Amino acid sequence: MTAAQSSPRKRAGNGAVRPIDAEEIGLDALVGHAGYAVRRFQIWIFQDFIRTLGEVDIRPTQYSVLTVIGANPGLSQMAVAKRLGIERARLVHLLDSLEQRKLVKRVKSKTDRRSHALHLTTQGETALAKFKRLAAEHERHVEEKIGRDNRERLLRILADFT
Amino acid sequence: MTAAQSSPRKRAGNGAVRPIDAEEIGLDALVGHAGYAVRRFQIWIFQDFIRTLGEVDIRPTQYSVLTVIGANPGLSQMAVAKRLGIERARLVHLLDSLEQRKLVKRVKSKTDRRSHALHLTTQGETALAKFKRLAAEHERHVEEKIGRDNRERLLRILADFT
DNA sequence: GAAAGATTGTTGTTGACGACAACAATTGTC
DNA sequence: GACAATTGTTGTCGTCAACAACAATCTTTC
Repeated sequence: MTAAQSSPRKRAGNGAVRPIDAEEIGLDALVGHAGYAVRRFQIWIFQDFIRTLGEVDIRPTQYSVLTVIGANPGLSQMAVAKRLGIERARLVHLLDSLEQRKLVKRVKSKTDRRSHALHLTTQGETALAKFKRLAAEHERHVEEKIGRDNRERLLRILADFT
Repeated sequence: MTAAQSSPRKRAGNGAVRPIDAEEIGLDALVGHAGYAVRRFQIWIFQDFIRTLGEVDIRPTQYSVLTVIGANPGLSQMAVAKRLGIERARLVHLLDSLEQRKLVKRVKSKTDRRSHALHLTTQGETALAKFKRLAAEHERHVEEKIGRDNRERLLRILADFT
């Protein structure tokens, strides 16, 4: 219907590959899809996050888990998993790793002997403080990339997904 | 510095897990991170895309490859991979699958015997037309989810990442 | 024009991640 | 007390990004 129909670059009948000047390849219908842009952006963000927090070896998912536990000590694994949209099966491994690194501890609950109460260790709290500083630095990179008000617009638009 | 510091819900000293009323768990610093919202949103989008194009069994990455080839017949695998930000190693498997389904064909290039010129089959072209209709339907779901102007704002903000 | 270097497609490995299924221990319900 | 539901755990499967290595084939350089 719209201009998305596009025109094939060059009906190269039977495979005549002309060098194709670098980056002028049409995306056609893709430019109208929010998902495509969001995906590429998300990849960029994660790469920058991983690089910026590289010195402390913390990935986005780990950071989100630590942050939530830090702000809500005593949560069960189910509660954390549900809140962050992580499979509880996956959270098990994440916590195994974080517990090995002495950042988190699983305390056996006495009110419900099935569940664990999650807490940061003392070491975990000071570490998280540093992670947050680095994460803030990462966030500044995002600002530089898309612009200050665009970042805030974005946060407002996607507020329901947090 | 800001209000992001948050206050721990309840110093539950030694693991007293109080039921925690459903979804009122604080995200603390996470709410200020664009990456978190973008990630959750991207997961939602992909799930809807996969569900909406479920009847034709086409996933987002496959759709992007088909679209680019359709709009630029004769491209090499390198060109497609670079344009879409896909590893060329990964594109190999994607094309294997699409070629098995008779949607795409690899034509040996005569100007550069290392590379393949990628084309849609006739079947591939009619199939892609249907995929595009379904993808447009998916896009309407996005509109319903975040609102019409928010979607357009989003596309504008992230235009550089396409 | 031959040697050295770069590119293209391919194969394989690794690790993070989402989605499921199954299970034991425990709790809640009737 | 029997039966269903929940919690943490283990395991499998498929997608995906990131590398590394390789053979075949250009391209550069002397």
